[in-house]
This record gives sequence, C-alpha cells and structure tokens, in this order.
Amino acid sequence: MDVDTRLLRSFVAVAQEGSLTRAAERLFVSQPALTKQIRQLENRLGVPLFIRSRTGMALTAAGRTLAARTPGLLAEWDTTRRETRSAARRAERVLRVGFLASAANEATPQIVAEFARRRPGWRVDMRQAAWSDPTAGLATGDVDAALLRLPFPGQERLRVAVLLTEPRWVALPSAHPLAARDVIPFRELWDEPFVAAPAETGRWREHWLATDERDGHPVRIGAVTDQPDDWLSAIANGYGVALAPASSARFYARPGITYRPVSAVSPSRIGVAWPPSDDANPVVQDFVSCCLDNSSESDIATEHAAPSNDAEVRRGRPEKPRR
Amino acid sequence: MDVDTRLLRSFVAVAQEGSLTRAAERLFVSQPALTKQIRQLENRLGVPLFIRSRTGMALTAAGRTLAARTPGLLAEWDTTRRETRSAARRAERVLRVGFLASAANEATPQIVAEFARRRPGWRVDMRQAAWSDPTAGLATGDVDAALLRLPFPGQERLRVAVLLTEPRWVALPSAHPLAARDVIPFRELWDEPFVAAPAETGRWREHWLATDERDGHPVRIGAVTDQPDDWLSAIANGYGVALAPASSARFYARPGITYRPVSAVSPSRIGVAWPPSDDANPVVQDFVSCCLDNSSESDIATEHAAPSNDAEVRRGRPEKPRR
DNA sequence: CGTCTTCTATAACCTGTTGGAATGGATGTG
DNA sequence: CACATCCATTCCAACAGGTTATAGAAGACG
Repeated sequence: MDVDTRLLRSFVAVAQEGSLTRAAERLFVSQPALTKQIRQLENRLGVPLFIRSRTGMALTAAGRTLAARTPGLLAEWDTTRRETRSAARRAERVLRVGFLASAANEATPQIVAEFARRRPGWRVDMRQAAWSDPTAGLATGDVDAALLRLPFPGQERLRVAVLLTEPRWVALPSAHPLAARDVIPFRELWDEPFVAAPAETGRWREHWLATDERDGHPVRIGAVTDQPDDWLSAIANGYGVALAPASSARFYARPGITYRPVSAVSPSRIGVAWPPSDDANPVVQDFVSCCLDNSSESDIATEHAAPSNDAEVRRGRPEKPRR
Repeated sequence: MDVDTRLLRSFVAVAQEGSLTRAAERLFVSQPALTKQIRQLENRLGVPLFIRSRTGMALTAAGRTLAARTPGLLAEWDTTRRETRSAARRAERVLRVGFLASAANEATPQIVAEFARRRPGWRVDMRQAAWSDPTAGLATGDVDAALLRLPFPGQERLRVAVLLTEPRWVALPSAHPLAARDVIPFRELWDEPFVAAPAETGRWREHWLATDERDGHPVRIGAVTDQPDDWLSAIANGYGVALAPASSARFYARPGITYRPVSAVSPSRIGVAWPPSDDANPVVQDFVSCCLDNSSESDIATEHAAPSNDAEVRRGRPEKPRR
C-alpha cells in the first residue's frame, strides 16, 4: 500500500544501471542495503520487479511498467515539495536566496538593500551553499533564487540571467615558479595539478578545470575540495593550482597564495537563477530586477531552457527606476 | 527529500478531519503516533503545516498548498501500483478474481470453465475476500475483476455489470419466535438486534441493515462480524438476526439457523466489477462476457460512474458465442 | 584447470525510529 | 469546580535499516 519515495528512487537507479552494485555506489549506500530495499519494494507490491542473474538485474514486465511511471511520480512529488516550501516562505514574507561563496560580490549588499526598499516588510535570507551543490539549493527547492557561477549542472531546468562577466585568473602557491610572472598563458598550466571541485558537480567542475580549453590535454587533479577554506588551504599547501574569478584576488587574498591573470582562457560569468515556476511570482521577479539594476553587464542576457541546447534569448536592459 | 506515502495519507486525514484525535481513530492508530507522524512530515519539509490549538489543527498556507496536491499524488501512486501488479499478472497469464463469499453462486464454476475455454493457457485465481473489503481487492488493485454484492462503497469508481437479482431473506436463530412464520414482513424486524458488517464498509453495511427501508426507525446492532463463519455463529448464538440473500439458505445452511423470506424489502443484486483502466483489456473483458453469458438476468445493466449519481447505462445482452 | 573477477544473497550486529499506553497541560463548558 | 476535549510528552518494547564481512555462482583468463 504505502512506500517510501526513497524506495522508488532506489528502484529507478537500479533499473537504469541494471546492476545493484553500480546503483549502490551511485546512491552512496552499500550493496546489501540496496538488495534489501529492492526486495522490500517487491514484497510490498507483491510482484517481482527484476530477474536476477550474475550479469545484473533485468526488469520484468511489471518492472518496466513501474519504471515507466515512477520518474514522473517522483518529479511531481518534488514539485509539490518545492511549492509547499515556497508557500511557507511567501506567508512569512521571506525571500530565501542561495549563493555560492564565489558568486557574492560587491554588489550583493546593494541588491538586498534595493529589494528591501521595493518590498517593505519582506526579509531576505541569504544562505551560502557548499560547492557540492552548485545550484545553491535551487534544485532542491530550498531557496527561491540564487546567485551562481555559470555554467552549472541543472541549468537547463532553470531561468538564468547573466549579471557580470569577469576574467578568470589562476591561484598559485606564492612559491610557485609561475607566480613571478605577470600574465600566464593558460597553455602553461596544462601540466600543473589542479585543485578541483567534487566529481558530482559535473559541468561546473569541468568549467573550472577548463577541460574544454586544453585541446584534449588530460587534467591532473592534485586535490578535491568542497569549500572555499579547504580550497585555499589546498593551494597554499602546494597540492595544486586553480582557476578562479579575478575578484577572488580581493575576496580570498591569503598569505601564501598569489593570483595572476591568465590569458587564452574564457571568462567566468555570474548569474541570478530562479525556477520556471516562479516566472510569475512578483517577489522573485522583483529580486531579479534588483539584481539586473545592479549588474555591470551592459547587455543583459537571459538564458532560457531550449529544446535542443542552450540558445540564449537576449533582451534589452530594463530602465533603472532608481530614485 | 523523501517521504513515506503513509505520512502523506496521515496528513490528508488530519487536514480533512481538522483534528488529530479524530484522524487517529479513522486511521486506526493512536493519537500520539499521529502527532509524531505529522511532526515528522513537517520536519522533513522544513515547514509548519498546521497551527495547533485546543480546537484542533488548522492548515497553514503551506499546509493548504500541500493538501491541494497530495490527494492527486496518492491517487497516481495507487494507479501505478495497480498497473504494475496488473502487468505482472498479464505476464504470468493469470487472471485474479476476487469474490465475496455471498456473491459466489452455482454459476461460478461454469464461468471459470468457459473462461478457460476462451483463453487457453490462462489460469483463473479466485480469492475470497473478507467483508471488511466489499470490493474484494479491486479497490487496492489486488484483483483484476470481482464478483460482488451491490451496492458497495467505491462502486462509483468502477465498472459494474449486474448478473443476478434475488430476494433478501432473513437469517434467524431457529429458536426465535419469528422462525415459525413462513414469510416475515420487514417491519416486524425493525426492533430486532442485527448482526452487522464492520462500520468501515459504509454503504454496504447499510444495505444489509436496510437502513433506508426503515422509515427512519433506528437500527439495533447485536454484533459485528467480518466473515461468514463468525456471522453464522453470531446468529446461531442469538446475538441478532440478519438479512441475507435467498441463496444463503442453500450455501449457508447450518443447524440452529433458520432462513425465512422477507416481504417489503428490496432485493439483492450480484454484479461483476472491473476497474475502468481495464475497459480495453481483452482478457478482463472476456471474463466479463463469460459472466454475462452465465447470468440469469434477462436484461443486462451496466452501471457506469456518472457525474451526479448512479445513472445506469443499459445495453442489450450480447450474443452467446458458446460453441 | 585453478584463480580472478564480478555479480547478488546472507549473516551478524548496531543504532535510530516508530508505535502504544499512560500521563500531563491548557482551555473551554455545564 | 469538576469535567470533557484537545494536543504534547515520556517511557518502553519492537522493528527497520544501515554497515561490514562473507558466501555462492558463473564467466574470463593465463
């Protein structure tokens, strides 16, 4: 009769992977735990969902039926959850905004101040997210909007407006030979070990390793960190170097670390993001326009989800109604 | 992130009842258990769903949002569950048919035999249901079709074809003064204690107490039973009398119990029921037509769900393709 | 042929959660 | 002022669910 959605998520993972062992590591649980979960789901439904064999787990006819419907159900539950939390924040007059440490910049206090002027009675609740969640809580519905570094995984399912573009620099241990140079061509960093974000951040990690801009040259990983402090320590301790936004030189200055401009590497962008379900939410939209008003971009680009790939819809910069 | 659908069902119950105490008894759990469930749901969502007061539990804005979407989610889950089990039975070539003890009659073996002729390779799995589930497992998706006494609760959401109409008699302790009579007017039974079905069977229970046919006269309940054997014992032991289909005199003859015709009470009907999702399932439809072929009704009525009340769609009796 | 590897299943153990009964506390009511 | 009616809390027993270690089956390979 009743099931924990967790069982359904496990089921979907096993169905996709075709293997308990692989699904187990994807879900960060042990394989015996997954064995039990699947067996429990089968018992509750009173139906075998998989045919076990040494080569893995194959769906039965019933399993295929379930597998076809479950993702939709889970998506609906997630939507419901998101809307419920969003309703609660609206009732409390709180706008919750997530941000990545590296995406908050000098303009942030002004954005919040202007929002406070436009929406008296409302409170902005800023929460910093770890790098392990590059959507800063948007993906899970924890926040109404987020200030992020682009690109990030899951971007296709959200609305994004670019606020700022800045060059990428490199952070090096001060003792590093290249630290003496004024500008470093990216090519000269190809063989350096890099301090990287956790693997589960996918596209985001790749962007900061600039894997696309190495002509296929492999990346050396010197360390994996998931917070600014660990990241700085790893670099200072010589585990590797890392690309970083130019503004890091101001926000994350630290003895033992030197920032240098990098040539021949694409810049980094900061954007504000919100879920499509809030396209008509006036409060969220007010916050977005406060962001745009304080943006240094002369031409605001809003990235929408496009059927095939990331087409960008450009729109003129709105008037500044600053009093 | 994840929730047990049980929590959602509890939430819906509390939201509807507006009270933990009442919802708890409806759900057959203790009130502290429900308190904890609701609190747990609130914690998982990170949102208060109810405002507690001495007068009960009132939904918050977030609670209303959740309450609006949850029933749909649960219904979808139930549909998914039903279809999954149904797919399993199709793969195994098993048609599972539920029946209430009192709804199986002399025609049943012939129905099954004819189905076996039409669908070689298929097996019919007949399962008897307790009175506590008057849909005999259809409501929960445990069976593909069911032979039932009409009317029953939940009938509106299913397809039903009437197979047989028979008078209602009364079952009395043999020592009962009325047992000596040939025919008993229903009115003379109004003050007798009745042996009834469990309260949760709603409309079904009321039909067998004939509450609608007492001119508002209150019903006396002498005992509550949920299986034929208990029911017979209760009557034989003098806890009360009970209306029963005329055929019970043949199927449930027992020393100490006397069956007598009752006048001025409506008859009972037997029907075959199936879920609307199987309207196009050829196997289920074959079974239904086997039922109709063996029906004694000269005019087959199929009851469909109607927007306002139980309109009956009549259709001519199909040809008998009996070889 | 053993030996590895790669799957899933099982066993043993530990911990946190859940449910029930009894009880408490707040608050209207006869 | 005792009572009825809510929800919250406490205590205890039972169970579910996780982990590690291990078993068992069956291809892959030297």
